[in-house]
Amino acid sequence: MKSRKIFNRIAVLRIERKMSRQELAEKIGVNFQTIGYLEREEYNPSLDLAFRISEVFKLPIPFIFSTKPLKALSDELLNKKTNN
Amino acid sequence: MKSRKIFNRIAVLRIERKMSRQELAEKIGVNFQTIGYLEREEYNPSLDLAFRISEVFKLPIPFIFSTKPLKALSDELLNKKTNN
DNA sequence: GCTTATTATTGTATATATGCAACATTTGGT
DNA sequence: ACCAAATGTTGCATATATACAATAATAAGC
Repeated sequence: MKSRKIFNRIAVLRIERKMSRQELAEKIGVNFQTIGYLEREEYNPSLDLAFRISEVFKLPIPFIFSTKPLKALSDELLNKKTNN
Repeated sequence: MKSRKIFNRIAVLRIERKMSRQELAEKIGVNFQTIGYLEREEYNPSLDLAFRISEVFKLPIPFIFSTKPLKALSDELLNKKTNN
């Protein structure tokens, strides 16, 4: 099926929460190198893994993952509220 | 990582929209037998495939897929609005 | 009941995600 | 500049998703 590349915000979210890949990996139950692959978008997570990440961050899947490149959170925020 | 089983509403949604597996498969770009495997929950879709299904049905991923068994749509509906 | 479309089953092949180890590179703190 | 922690890279092994074909079983229309 030639799978499309899926973009994600894992790195930003992890850093915002001050976690190392090691820690995140433990919470999720994968090898810490797997987090690396995901953050670099070298491959897509399985749906189950996506759900686990969504659970750890307590954020919906479509907020973390997207088929189109994700805008920086900082930008999104400032564009949403015109009152800056 | 011993992947958890993911439940889904593909069959119901497909039938509501009066599509055969063949048709759905074409819209999504997979083999029609793959739809069968997914509906029977014999394996989980990739994240990309989940996104495609979400796009075809125009419904968010968490509505279609869940780590916990999904209640029947009919039940959900009637429980939500106590005014029946 | 017959015919046809739809779905299930079995088996095999390929692509991709994940694990794991060993070493290189980068980054942060002092 | 040094040391330690974090991340990147390469390579190989395994599990799982997807494709495809051929046949069986089931359902739907007439």
